[in-house]
Amino acid sequence: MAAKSGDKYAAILDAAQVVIARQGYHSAQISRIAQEAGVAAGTVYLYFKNKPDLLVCLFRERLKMLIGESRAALDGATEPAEKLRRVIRQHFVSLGRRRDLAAVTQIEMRQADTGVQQQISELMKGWFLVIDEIIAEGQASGLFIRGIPGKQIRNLIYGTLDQTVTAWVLSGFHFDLEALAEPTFTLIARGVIHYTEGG
Amino acid sequence: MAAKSGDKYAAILDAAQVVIARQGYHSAQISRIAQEAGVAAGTVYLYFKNKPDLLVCLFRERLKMLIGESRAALDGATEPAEKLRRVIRQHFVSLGRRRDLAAVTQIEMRQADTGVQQQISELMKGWFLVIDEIIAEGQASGLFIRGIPGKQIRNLIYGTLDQTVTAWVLSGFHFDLEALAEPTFTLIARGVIHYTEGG
Amino acid sequence: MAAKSGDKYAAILDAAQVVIARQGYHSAQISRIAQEAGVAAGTVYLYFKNKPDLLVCLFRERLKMLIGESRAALDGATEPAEKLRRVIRQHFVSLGRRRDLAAVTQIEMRQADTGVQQQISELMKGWFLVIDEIIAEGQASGLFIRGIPGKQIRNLIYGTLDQTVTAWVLSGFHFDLEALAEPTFTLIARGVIHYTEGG
Amino acid sequence: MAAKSGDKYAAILDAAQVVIARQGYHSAQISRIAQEAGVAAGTVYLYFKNKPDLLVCLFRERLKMLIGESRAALDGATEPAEKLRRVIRQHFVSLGRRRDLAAVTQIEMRQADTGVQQQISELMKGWFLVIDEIIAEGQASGLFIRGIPGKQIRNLIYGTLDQTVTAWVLSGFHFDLEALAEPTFTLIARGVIHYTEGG
DNA sequence: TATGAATGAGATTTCATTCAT
DNA sequence: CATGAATGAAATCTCATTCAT
Repeated sequence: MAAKSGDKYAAILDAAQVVIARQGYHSAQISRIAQEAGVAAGTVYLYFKNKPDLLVCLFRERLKMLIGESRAALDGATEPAEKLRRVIRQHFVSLGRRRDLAAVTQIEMRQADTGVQQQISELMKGWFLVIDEIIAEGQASGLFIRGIPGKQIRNLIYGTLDQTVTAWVLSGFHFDLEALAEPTFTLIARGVIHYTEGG
Repeated sequence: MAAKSGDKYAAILDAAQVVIARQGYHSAQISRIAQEAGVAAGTVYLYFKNKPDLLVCLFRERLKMLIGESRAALDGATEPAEKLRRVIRQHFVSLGRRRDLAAVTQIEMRQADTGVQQQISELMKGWFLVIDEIIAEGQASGLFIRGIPGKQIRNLIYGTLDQTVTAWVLSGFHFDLEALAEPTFTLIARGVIHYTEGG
Repeated sequence: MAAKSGDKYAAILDAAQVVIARQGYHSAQISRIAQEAGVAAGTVYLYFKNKPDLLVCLFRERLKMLIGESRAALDGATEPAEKLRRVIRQHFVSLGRRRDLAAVTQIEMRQADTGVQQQISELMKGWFLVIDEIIAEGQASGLFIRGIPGKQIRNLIYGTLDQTVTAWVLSGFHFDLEALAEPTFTLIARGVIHYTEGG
Repeated sequence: MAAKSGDKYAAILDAAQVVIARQGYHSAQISRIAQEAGVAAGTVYLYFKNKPDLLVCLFRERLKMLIGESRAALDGATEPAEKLRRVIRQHFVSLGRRRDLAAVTQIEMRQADTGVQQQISELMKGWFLVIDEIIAEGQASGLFIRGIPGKQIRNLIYGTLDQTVTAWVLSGFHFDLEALAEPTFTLIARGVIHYTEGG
């Protein structure tokens, strides 16, 4: 009964996130989600075309929020390095404070079938764009490494963030995700190998 | 009918990989896999406890092979940096030459439910160990960056490799994965930011 | 928005006929009929008890009209043979000029469930009465064949008309229904077999 | 539990006919049919693609039988008039001795949706062919009335038979259908109007 | 070992109907 | 009279698994 009546759309999305996080993707029946939202099962279909549509909408809504927070975190930053640092930090902050959401995005929704996955892939492009812009700016200014495709740099950055959050969820949230922001930035920025000066 | 008769265990695993790659995880019915393997559906249950067990066995078998190839690639290397380079290259080589397998590990099997995923997570530790040993050696020798937990370095390395292969599969194999080995090593080793000497 | 405002009862019936003809019986949802009539779904229930009631009312209304037209066509006829001829012609004229109605009565409404069908059967008795009266008169006067129950004569007449109109609808209205009136009368009147005089 | 095990296909069709006749078309759930056939619900889907397919198969099977009986009844008849007489009689005999089947074909299956109806229409052509052949022969030999399209003669014959059987079912089988064969033939053959010799 | 016919649990989705406004 | 958002019952179909042969 988490619903604020009058905003059933959001209530159903909230309920979906809670139920998926709690029971896992495959046990998240529409009837359970409706119950959690405090509405009848049929009501879900007044707001969403079908179950895949509900899941895609949930992902879109949350991703939009995450992207919004990331872009907001970039406000006032001018240096690409600083932007990279902030984007990394914000990613860990945004998900580190929303365990349900992290579990849903990192673990559960990956169990969705191909149709949903493809739509999710499309949506992810909006998130990649945030990183890509920083990379492009960094390479243009000569601060970021050149001679390597921006896409591969993005794979490094996104892959690292994604893997880190997944590990955090799988650990049962047993470490401090936000505390990893700075070391992760250092790693991504300076690399794994400690080249000595002049080396 | 991919089966070598007399080795039905392997035939069924081969068939599972083919069917999952071709039809996707959720359409990979036991009956279809059995047909591809040239056996009856019931026979599958003589070799595997149930469907999740079959999938976990498939993953274990293939991962064992990948780990074996990676360890073999390390033969004769003594420097941690060289080992890192070889492990990266071998990962791209091993999957770059097995599109079916790549599709299965990067895309399809991630749709498995939580029970299978947890067992897969356990198995992944064997793979992480290969990386972790290199990291430990690198940090001990002072070549790799210190002051950052080895686990996070592993997240960077594994996350980057994983994301790259996934992007390759999703692209429809439209770029040369092996060609990315060297740039990826450079990125991981030297970092994204181009510090000038003495910087 | 086919409705003449102020006469919602008729507007809803008109809308039902249009929607059933256009979308078929099973896709004719109350909400769709209401929309076509320019009223809210709930309003339908101010004029009709439930959906079966609406359908029965639609049929009753239209049948009443058809019977009225048939009886009107009999005006001025005195001979049973002429009456039979007129009734046949009028049936083809009445439905031949109302394709929507023909599709609804011959095809779509036959998909209604048993409850509705039984009520429709009751209503049909009013229509059978028109034929039965002609038959009774014809037999009494000695013009119509005797020794055969009037009911069976009615089955012949009604069955032929019904089957003809149904065939016309199923053909996509691809022949001239009215043109069949005279041959159909001849057939019904003289029979299939061409007895030679004195035969 | 009507099933002879080993012939589940026929058992399921038999069960479908029984259940539809007893409970009506819309209450004929697959689970009930399966129960009546003495099999599990899932078993039905080993023999039929889906529910519409089951219904079409039922109709096809029974129609095939009816057509077979009609053609058999024509054996040894040479005169078109005699053939017409036999076809009419056989229709009433075939359905008059199978009340369940008559209820299913005349009442219940007409409630099927458009997809099933269209397939049924196709199948009916096989039955019309039996009549059409007799008509063609009769017209060619000059015995049957000419100058009227064979199709319309068929509408008369089929419409009359169909309407008669339907009336019989709706009456609760309260009259002797077979006894109507001869009068019905007379009606169809000689017509409704009693032309006096030389008239 | 091997077969494959049979099982049966379980969830999405539709839409007639209601009722608070 | 009129609205239309919300309800909730109900049935098809899939497919992993079993077991008699």
